[in-house]
Amino acid sequence: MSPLIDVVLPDGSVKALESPASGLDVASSIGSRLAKAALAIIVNGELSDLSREIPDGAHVSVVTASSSEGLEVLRHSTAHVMAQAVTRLWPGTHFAIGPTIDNGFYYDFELPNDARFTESDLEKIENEMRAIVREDQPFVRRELLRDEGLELFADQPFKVEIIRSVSAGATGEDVREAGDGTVVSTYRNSDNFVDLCRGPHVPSTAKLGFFKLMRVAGAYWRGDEKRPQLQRIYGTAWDSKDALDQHLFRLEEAERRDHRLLGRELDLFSFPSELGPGLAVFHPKGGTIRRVMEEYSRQRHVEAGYEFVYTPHITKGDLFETSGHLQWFADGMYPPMELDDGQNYYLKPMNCPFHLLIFKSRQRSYRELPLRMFEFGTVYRYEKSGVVHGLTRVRGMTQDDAHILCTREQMREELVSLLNFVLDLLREFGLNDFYLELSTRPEGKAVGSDQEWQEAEETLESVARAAGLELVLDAGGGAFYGPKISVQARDAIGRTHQMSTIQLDFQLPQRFDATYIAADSLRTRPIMIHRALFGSIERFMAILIEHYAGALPTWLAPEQVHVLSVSGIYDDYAHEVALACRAAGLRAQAEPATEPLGARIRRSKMEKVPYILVVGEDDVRNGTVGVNARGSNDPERGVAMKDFIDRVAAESLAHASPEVG
RNA sequence: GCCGGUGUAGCUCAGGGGUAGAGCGGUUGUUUUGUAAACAACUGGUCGGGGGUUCGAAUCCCUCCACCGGCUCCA
Repeated sequence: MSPLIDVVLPDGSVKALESPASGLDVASSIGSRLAKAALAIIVNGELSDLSREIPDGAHVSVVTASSSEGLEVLRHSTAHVMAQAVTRLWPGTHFAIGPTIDNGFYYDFELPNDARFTESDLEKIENEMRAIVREDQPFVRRELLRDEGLELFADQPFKVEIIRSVSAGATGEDVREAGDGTVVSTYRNSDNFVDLCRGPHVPSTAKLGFFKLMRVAGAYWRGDEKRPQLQRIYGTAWDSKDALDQHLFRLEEAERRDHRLLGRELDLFSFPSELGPGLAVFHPKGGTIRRVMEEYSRQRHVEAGYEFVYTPHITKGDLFETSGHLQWFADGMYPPMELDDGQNYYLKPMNCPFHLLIFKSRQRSYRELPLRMFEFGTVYRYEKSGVVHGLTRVRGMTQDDAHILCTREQMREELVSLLNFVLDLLREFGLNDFYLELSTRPEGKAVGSDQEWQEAEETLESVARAAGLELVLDAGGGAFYGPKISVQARDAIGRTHQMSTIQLDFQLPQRFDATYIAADSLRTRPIMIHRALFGSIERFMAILIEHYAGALPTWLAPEQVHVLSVSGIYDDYAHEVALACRAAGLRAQAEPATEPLGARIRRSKMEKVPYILVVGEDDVRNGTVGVNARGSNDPERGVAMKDFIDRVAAESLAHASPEVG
C-alpha cells in the first residue's frame, strides 16, 4: 500500500491521498465534475499544472475556468495552439511571445520569406486550431538546462534571445515566458511543436475550443520601433460558447457606442478632409454640448478660486527653447513658420510657458499664492499619422488647462483639494468609478535633479494614497518636467479612460526663473502644478458620448425638448409650448406637422432627444402636453405645461437623465 | 512613422474591362396625422487623387492621400 499524504483544501479541510498524487488526483478526489472542469491547480500559492505532484501538507486549490486564473491559463494555452497552427501552415515560422491580455491573448510571429498574414488567413488558422483541439494533444512540461534550451530553440531566434535575457537577470515578460534563467521550462504539444513557456497550461488541447481570432496587426519586437516588426494575431478565448458569444456581443455594443459613428449620426462634429487629419469641426449640436460643458466648468472654476487668462496660439521659438519643449517635445510639435525677420514661430503644443510669463509679468508676493490661472487653451500637436483617432486623439485640441503656482508648503494641501475638485467635477458629468495612476520619471528623457523628482513623486504618491482610491503605478510614464497623477474612469461598459492629469513641476519655474517674494523678503522659487480636468474637451466629449451611448443627460443634450403637434392646426400651440420651454431656459423647438406623427416621433427618438412632447386638441384646450420621455414606452397624457417645464428644469439642474418608470 | 485592411451618391452598401445601381437621406407636391417609417415625383457621383496598361478602366498595375484595426507614442 502506498503512503498517504495530506492536502489542505481552500475551506480548511484536510484530505488524505495516496502518494504520489497529482493535481488531477486532488480534483478527482473531490468530485468527478471538478476533475473534468479542472484546468490547473494552485499549490501553496503557486499556479501550477494539474499534472504536478503535490507535496505532503500542501495547501491546494483547484483552478477552473470560473476563476480569472483559470481563464488566463485557458487563454495562454489557446495562444500555444494558435502558434502550433501557424507553424503547421507556415513551416519555418519564427514565433516570439504569446501572452494573455484582457479577454484573450495574442502571439507574435515572423513568417518565412517576409510573408504577411491577411484577414482571410485567420479562418484558415482557426480551422487548424480546431483540428489541434480535436487531436486532444497533451501539454507536456519539461525543464531544461539553459544550454539545452538554447540548443532546442536554435532555429528560433526570438526564443534564444529570451533565454539569453532571462539568464542575464531580466524580469517581467521574459520570466513569464521562460523561467528564472538557470533552468528554462518548455511545453510540448506534439512531435513538431514545443514552446518556451513558464506555464502552467491546461492538461490537453481538448480543454479548449471557444475562441475566435480577432485581427492581425503589426507589432514591434519587444515594443521597440527600431527592432523588427512582427505579425501579431489577436484572439479571444472563453470556457463556453455562451461566454464567447457574450464577449462578441459586448464588442458590438462598444461599436454601437463609437463616438465617431454617433458624432455623425447625431450631427455633432466631423473631420472635413479639407482640414487634414485630426482636425475637427463642431456642428451646432456638438457645439451646444461643448458650450454647456465649458460653461459648467467655468462656473466651477470661478467657485474654486481660479482666475481666467488668455494666451495666443503661436509664439516665437525662444519661448519653447526656454521651456525645454524644443529639446524634449519637438517631435510632437508642428514645424515652425519662418517669418521675414528670421524668427521661427511655432503653434503651441502646451499652454504652460505662457502662463508662466503672466506670472512673471510683475513681481509677485507670497500673499498672492496660490495663484491659479485657468484657460481653455487650444493647442496643436503634430501627432504621428497612424495615431489620430476620432476626438480622442487629434492634432488640434482645447485643454481645460490651469497652472497653479504655490509655495512648497502649500503644495500638498493644494494637491489634496485639487484631487477632490477633479473627482467632484467628473461625478457631475456622470462618471463615478475611478482609480488613480501615478506616473513616474521617464528614463533618459527628463530634466531636473534626482532629489527634485523624488520629492515630487513622494508628494504625489502620498496625496494619491490619501484620496483612498485604488492606486496603480505607471513607472516611467511621467512628462519630461515632472511626475503626474492621472484619474482613470471606468465607463458604462467597463472600459477605462484616462481623464484628468495633475502634474507636479519643479522645472519650468526654474527654467523661466520665476520667483515670488516670500514672507522673509527673500526671492523664492514657486512650485508649479499643471492640471487639466477634462484632459481635452474633445476627448472628454468623446468619452461622454460613448459612456451614454449618445443619450446624454438632459443638461448636456443639445436638444432637450421637441414639441410635435398632432396635426398642422395645432402647430401654433406647439410653438407656444416651445417658447415657454425656452423662456424657462430649456433647449426646445417645435417640429412642424409635415409628416405623420409616428414618423416625427421616430425621428426625434433617433436623435435621442430626452423629451418629445405631443400636443393636440385636448392640450390646446387644457394647457397641457403629452410627455414621451426618452427610454420610456409609456407616454403620459395631459401633463400641465408648467409642471413639465418645472420638472425638466429641475432635472437639468440636477444633471440627471429622464426618470423613466 | 511602421504592419495589415478599406476607399462607389450626404449615410449604409451592391456592381468588378464595354451606357454607374439600390435603400435610407435631401427637395417639391399631395396627405393633417395622439406616440418609432403616409404617398408620389424629382435630386443626387471626376467610382479617393495622380500616373500607367488597353480601342476602351470604377474594374488591371504603380504611386500618393484619407480612413479603419493594431504597434510605437499620447490629453
